[in-house]
Amino acid sequence: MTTILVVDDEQDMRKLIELHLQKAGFLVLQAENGDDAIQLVKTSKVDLILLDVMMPKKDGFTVCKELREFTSIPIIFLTALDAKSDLVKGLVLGGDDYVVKPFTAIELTARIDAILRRTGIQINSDRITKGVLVNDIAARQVTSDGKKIVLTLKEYELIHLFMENESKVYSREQLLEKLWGLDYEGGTRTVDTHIKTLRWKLGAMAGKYIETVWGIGYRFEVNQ
Amino acid sequence: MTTILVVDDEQDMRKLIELHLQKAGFLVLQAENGDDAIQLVKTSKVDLILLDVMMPKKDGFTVCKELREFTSIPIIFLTALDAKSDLVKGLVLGGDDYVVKPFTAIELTARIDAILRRTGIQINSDRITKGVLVNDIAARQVTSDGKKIVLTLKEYELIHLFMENESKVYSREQLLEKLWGLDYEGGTRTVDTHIKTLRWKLGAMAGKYIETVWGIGYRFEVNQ
DNA sequence: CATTTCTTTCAAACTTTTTTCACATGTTTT
DNA sequence: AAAACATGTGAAAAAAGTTTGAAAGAAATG
Repeated sequence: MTTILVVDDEQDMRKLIELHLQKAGFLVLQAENGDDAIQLVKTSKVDLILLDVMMPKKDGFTVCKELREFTSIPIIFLTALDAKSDLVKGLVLGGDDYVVKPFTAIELTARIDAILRRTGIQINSDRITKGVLVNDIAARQVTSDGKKIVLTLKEYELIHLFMENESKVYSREQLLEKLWGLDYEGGTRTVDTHIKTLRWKLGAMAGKYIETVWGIGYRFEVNQ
Repeated sequence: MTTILVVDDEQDMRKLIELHLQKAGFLVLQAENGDDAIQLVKTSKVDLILLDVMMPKKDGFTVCKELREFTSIPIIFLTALDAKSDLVKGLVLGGDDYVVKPFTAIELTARIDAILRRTGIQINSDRITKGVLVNDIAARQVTSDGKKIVLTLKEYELIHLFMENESKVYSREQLLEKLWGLDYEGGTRTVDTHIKTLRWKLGAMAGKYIETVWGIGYRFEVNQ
């Protein structure tokens, strides 16, 4: 299901858009300011963002800039400014677009459909979220607190198994059997080395999610 | 670990349910109204929802309807209405269930277990519950009164054996043979030291479950 | 086929757990 | 009540398991 995040300081506007989008079959999340929006994008599955330009605390363009530091989710600006304004033109880059207020429901969904078609691929991917970690399964891409983590094959398979089976303890032998296959001949210390690298790559926070179970193996758990 | 979201406008009721569920080994999230609940479900891992029907802002049925637009997480309604009421009957659909207030802790956990079994997911990793102690076997994790107890290998194996065999008396020699193996060479007083640490870690209440049987060995028993 | 990236091995440093031991405390027997 | 025996406890030694950095070996890439 496609998730759209609506960012606008006016509740009525958010509610109105939500109504339209839900009728059009989208899942809708809301945020009333830029910071909440950024937090939501980091912790939830969001496929597209509708971003109001004129907001009191932080304007839409600034929010966009901050979002672009860690994600390439398509953004559609909602603006009362003239569509031909240089300001809008200048800032609407990449796969993004804009809609001028007031707009009709048809106009809005048309833009959304266009942009989703254009960006096409990665939209309908399932995700597993555990704490600050998000695992985009189709993309085989993990982010920690919004930051992309570049993982090798074995590292990804490890974190994926862990995220699918939170709390469960795996011995080194079990991990080797599950991820390397029954015919693996090497030593069990290989697992340790991958765990080491994984913890380092996941960063100070998420690295701690991988716990050592002394004398047994490892367990993935988000501290509650 | 299985996460249950409790949605109720009364804090006391939420607290009470939380207490019971933690004792039963669940992880508990709370929301005091429907919108917060929906937000939580969207952003956190929730395996089951306990949803109060009578709430001031938005009643439970409406919340359920909204939840059902994007998730199929099982819902158990908490209601003061008569179980035979058409309203309840009509609205409790699919895999859902209801519990009539006031309800006992046993009634509640029975419904939860039933629904988790019914929906079948691997949520229910096996557990042994004895008094305030819950042993999550797959996670090799014991909680005492809802609090995590960090145990070493031998300590866990000891408490696990005891919880699987309540009331049975084990001599030090038997424990050494079962947990250390037939080839163990050391002295039997090692067991005493582990029992000491275990009692201490389990806390004032659960520590007393491990009884000394004079001249014989030890026994695990919840009674008294 | 040279280069880069990923995986595995290894051993020393380090951390945690397990065991031992000596004495304190408690229970039973004489 | 004293002696004999069994368990409780804290500290320290011994053992076991883990982390880590470096480097060799494999595999993928262009």
